[in-house]
Amino acid sequence: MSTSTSESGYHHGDLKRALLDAALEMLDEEGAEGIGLRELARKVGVSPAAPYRHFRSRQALLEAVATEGFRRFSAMMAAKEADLPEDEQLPAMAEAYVRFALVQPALFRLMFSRQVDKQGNKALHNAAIDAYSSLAKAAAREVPEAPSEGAVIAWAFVHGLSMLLLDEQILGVSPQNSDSLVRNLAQRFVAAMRAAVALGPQVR
Amino acid sequence: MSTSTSESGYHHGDLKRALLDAALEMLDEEGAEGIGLRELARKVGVSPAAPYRHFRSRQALLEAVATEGFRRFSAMMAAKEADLPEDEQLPAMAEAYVRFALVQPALFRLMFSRQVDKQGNKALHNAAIDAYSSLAKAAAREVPEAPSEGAVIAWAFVHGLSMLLLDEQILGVSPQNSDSLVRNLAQRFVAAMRAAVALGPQVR
DNA sequence: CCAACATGTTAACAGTGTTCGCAGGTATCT
DNA sequence: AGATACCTGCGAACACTGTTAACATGTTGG
Repeated sequence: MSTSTSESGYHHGDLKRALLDAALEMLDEEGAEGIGLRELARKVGVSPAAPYRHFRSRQALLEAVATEGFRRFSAMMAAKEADLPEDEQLPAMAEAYVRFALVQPALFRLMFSRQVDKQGNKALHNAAIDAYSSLAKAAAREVPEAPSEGAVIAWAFVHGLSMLLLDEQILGVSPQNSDSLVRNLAQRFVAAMRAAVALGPQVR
Repeated sequence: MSTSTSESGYHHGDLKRALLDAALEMLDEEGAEGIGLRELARKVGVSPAAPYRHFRSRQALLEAVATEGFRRFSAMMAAKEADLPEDEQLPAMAEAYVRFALVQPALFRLMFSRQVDKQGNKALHNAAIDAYSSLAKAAAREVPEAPSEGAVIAWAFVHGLSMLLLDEQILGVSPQNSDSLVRNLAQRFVAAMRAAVALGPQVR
């Protein structure tokens, strides 16, 4: 009764897990492009061909890493959903979204890079959708007249802000001193969404 | 009087230009990762070492491509700025931003990827800032009370929307049928910003 | 015309992802 | 327990990549 995850002590113990851990560790040191199967195998103390018993290719390994990234990500978002009253969820999630990107930049980039194929990998695809759902629910609630549009707008904002901060594209703002800016922008953004709802169809 | 750009007919004619063109052509076929100096050299009909006379490394080549991408990008944005009245600029620029990303997905991704280093490449850095300025100006104008925050929020929104559409992350929306969605969202977003200004400090 | 220089070539090195055939440990069935 | 099948690792090899060095050629200016 064993399909994928190995449990007992084989030659190595649990190579699959060890490879994933090594990859996650190497990620934020060298970036995603720097992860090589050979180097990974070396780090774990195993031959260059060994990883292929657990991952069909380098891309498959990266997709597994990204999947785990999405799981952690959605766990964090779900926590906000569970712990906060409804009207505080959206700003808190927006902050959490950006913070995740800033704390694990390479992982975040990998999750949304073209190196992983969400269409072709069902586990990855589902994990990504899960991550979306908490934020989408909170945002949709704020815009009852057009919930799905509200969800997409909020998602686009937090995602774009994360990306721009990662690139250090915003002048004078580095991942270190970005905390207050993020809080400020998140509040302003939510205020704008609520203002649009309050004014209703008058604008436009 | 020749520093970088070659003009007259040497061995090849104008290899630098030819390499950049081949790279730009190959970009949207195979993606940015698929671009190799050797393959590029092959495509242009030249030896594997020849490109090194014009680019110090593969990364330098990619940065040159990205720089050209930013130039085209800011030319497009500047056109909107020149052709439209002030109150139509922001929505038009938002649409144009997203459209650029959808028409040249790989180029857009490269421009904001970690494969290019905007801090270490001055030409690239300046081109990126130029591209930002038109949009920032239009957005800042809409939020007189906090112009720089308004600019960043608008930029984050359009950038995030572009990225999510590229990933086909938004359910049921493909780059083909995204036109009306983009227009809809852009208008809603601008309306929200204006609503926030209209309501002033009441909200929050 | 000739020296200096820009541009291209060939050959090589180190490194990569990936596959193949083989060997040893582990689990299963009688 | 013993034989059998399987899971997991190893070593060697292939085709590829970026990059460098030494050399050849065309182009240009004095």
